[in-house]
Amino acid sequence: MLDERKASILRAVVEEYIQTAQPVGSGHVVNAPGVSVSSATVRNEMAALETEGFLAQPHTSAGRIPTEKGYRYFVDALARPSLDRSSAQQVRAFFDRAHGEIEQMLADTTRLLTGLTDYAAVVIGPPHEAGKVRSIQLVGLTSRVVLLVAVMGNGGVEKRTIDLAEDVDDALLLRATTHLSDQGIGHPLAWLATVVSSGEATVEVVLSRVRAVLAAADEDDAEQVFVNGASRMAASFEAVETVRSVLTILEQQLVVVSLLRDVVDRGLDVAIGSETGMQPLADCALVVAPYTVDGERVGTVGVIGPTRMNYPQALAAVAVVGQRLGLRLSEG
Amino acid sequence: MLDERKASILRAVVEEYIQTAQPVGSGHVVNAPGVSVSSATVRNEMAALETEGFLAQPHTSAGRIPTEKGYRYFVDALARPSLDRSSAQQVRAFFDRAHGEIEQMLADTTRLLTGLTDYAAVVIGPPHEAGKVRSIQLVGLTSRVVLLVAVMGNGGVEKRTIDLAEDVDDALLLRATTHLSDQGIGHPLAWLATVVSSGEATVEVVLSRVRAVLAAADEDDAEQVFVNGASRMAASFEAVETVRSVLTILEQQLVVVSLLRDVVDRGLDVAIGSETGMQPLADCALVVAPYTVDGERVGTVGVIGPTRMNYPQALAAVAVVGQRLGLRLSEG
DNA sequence: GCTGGCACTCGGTAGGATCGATTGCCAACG
DNA sequence: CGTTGGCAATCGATCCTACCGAGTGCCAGC
Repeated sequence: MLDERKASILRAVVEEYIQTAQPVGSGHVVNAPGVSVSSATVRNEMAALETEGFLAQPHTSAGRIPTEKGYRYFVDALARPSLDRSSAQQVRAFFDRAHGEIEQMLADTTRLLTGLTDYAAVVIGPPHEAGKVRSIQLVGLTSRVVLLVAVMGNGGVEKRTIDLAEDVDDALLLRATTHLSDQGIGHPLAWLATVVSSGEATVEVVLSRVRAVLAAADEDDAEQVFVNGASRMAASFEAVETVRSVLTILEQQLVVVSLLRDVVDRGLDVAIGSETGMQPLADCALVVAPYTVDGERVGTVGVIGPTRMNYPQALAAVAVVGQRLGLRLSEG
Repeated sequence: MLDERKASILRAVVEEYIQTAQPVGSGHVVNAPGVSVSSATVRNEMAALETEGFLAQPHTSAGRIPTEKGYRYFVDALARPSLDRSSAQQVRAFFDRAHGEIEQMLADTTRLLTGLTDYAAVVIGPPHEAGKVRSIQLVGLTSRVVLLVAVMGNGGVEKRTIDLAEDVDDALLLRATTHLSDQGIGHPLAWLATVVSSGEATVEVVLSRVRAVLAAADEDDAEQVFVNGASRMAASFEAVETVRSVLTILEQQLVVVSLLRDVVDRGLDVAIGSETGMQPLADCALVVAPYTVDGERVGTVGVIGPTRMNYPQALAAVAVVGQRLGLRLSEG
């Protein structure tokens, strides 16, 4: 698509702009590797790159900055690099001593990513529903209100408060629990919504409420979302308005989930500016990687930063963390 | 402390500055209620208020802005107002249809507060430990790893992953669970760490690990913190640097918890600027209210905004929401 | 096709004038 | 003696102008 020299010039411009946030002039490019021509020639090439849409000029007498298309070419041409030694070590150490609740670990993973990249990090946890029920139980809270507690295979706990319209005693709850356990263990939670039942009329009253609650909850099959490093994000932009609009996105967990899912579904590992599909993220780039447990994609990790982000570092960090996280979760 | 007229002038300055964010000149104060003197007299009084430390001048030929001391006087002199009708209605409606998991409700409460005040909102949930264990159970995840699941009286669920160094079978877990239930139900979780035991050697192996994990977890008796509305907060400031440093605070849950606790412990419902004790919050004010369940203070709600926040509205909203939340949690 | 040279463009900075909001002070008034 | 109107002084904000310099586009020559 671009000849060797143009590609080198584009790369030089992108790299310098990422570092300095200043428009890059032809004079700064002449010393870049792969560019052994005069600044006049560079100027000609840069003008060509501009008409082709890879570069833009803030104003006539300024240097060039990359367009989204320019970043895109840069990222596509980028050999997916591996993480530098010390960061790789940091990731390994993190997952070696990672322990405890899965939620805690996922939250800590966002902190790891923020630390590695200096951008806001997002981790989407595996949906609990995906796992098989390992244990299920009804616990009375008051005489009328019970809590359905289900432990899933991956260590996640699902719970639902259920307001039975009438008083129930512990013996009844115990019988209902037995039915739930007998018919539910080993199956996904959603499965129970349609299946579980009992011959006993009194128990059936309880179970019908359970089915209703499970069916309702299934609609908003809540993934767990963990976001961190919003303050780093704020440091990347100079306009408060930009910070505010990005924060608004980050605060809406459902939006974040669909955003990342969308990018992954398109087979991308980077989404730049308008490629995110969200107008408030016009100045942002996403770097994402799905992670797999037992060969199945169950979640996503990613970072959100400015379009002029350090793509090599971010790509490497996200890839490695995603991979390691998958491994860690696979081993239970 | 201040005579009637000075107080009126101070109040007028604070109120106008809160609205406009512009230094307030003597000319703007003359029409305020309680001030029926000429601007010259107001100038004299304002000069006095400045030497007394209630007002400050950004520069010689500008109007006055309130100092922290000025805000403090304003807040102390403020009759604690009640919430306007439509907001009160909104709060009532929210808690009437609030249902489901306690975490979800607390998270939604932050959204309610953000909506009412347009500032960032914080809700600190009741510590699970405080409740009595309603149900406790060990669930095997792998042959060696088990999950301790405890349902507390308030509907909260505590869980701990426990890596037993050796394989255990379900029968053993069941026996251990029976011991835990028999000795633990009705007591706080921490109580179990010291007490629970068994005559059987094999069961004791499991229980000793349980005790260890419970004791360790007790150290960081994790309150649940819910934060929302960071984007509103960002809209309140014009310097990115300020936004960034406030975000940094909001991201550290432990800091937020101790911050609010500290303010409540000092018996305050408002902390202004340096009163927060955190340098990055120099331009912020906190409005907090503890809430009680069964007469006991178990948590706190609050908002974080700029020092020039709408104190009457924020105080009213936080007070009402705190009170209603307490009631709602009391009824289980 | 590449290069050095050159006129040109235009944002950014600095200096200077002006404007307007606001002050402090003072003399006068009730 | 507190209050008031008047008034000169202050100083940030705004606007204008000049100027500088980084950078460009173009062209003639190699």
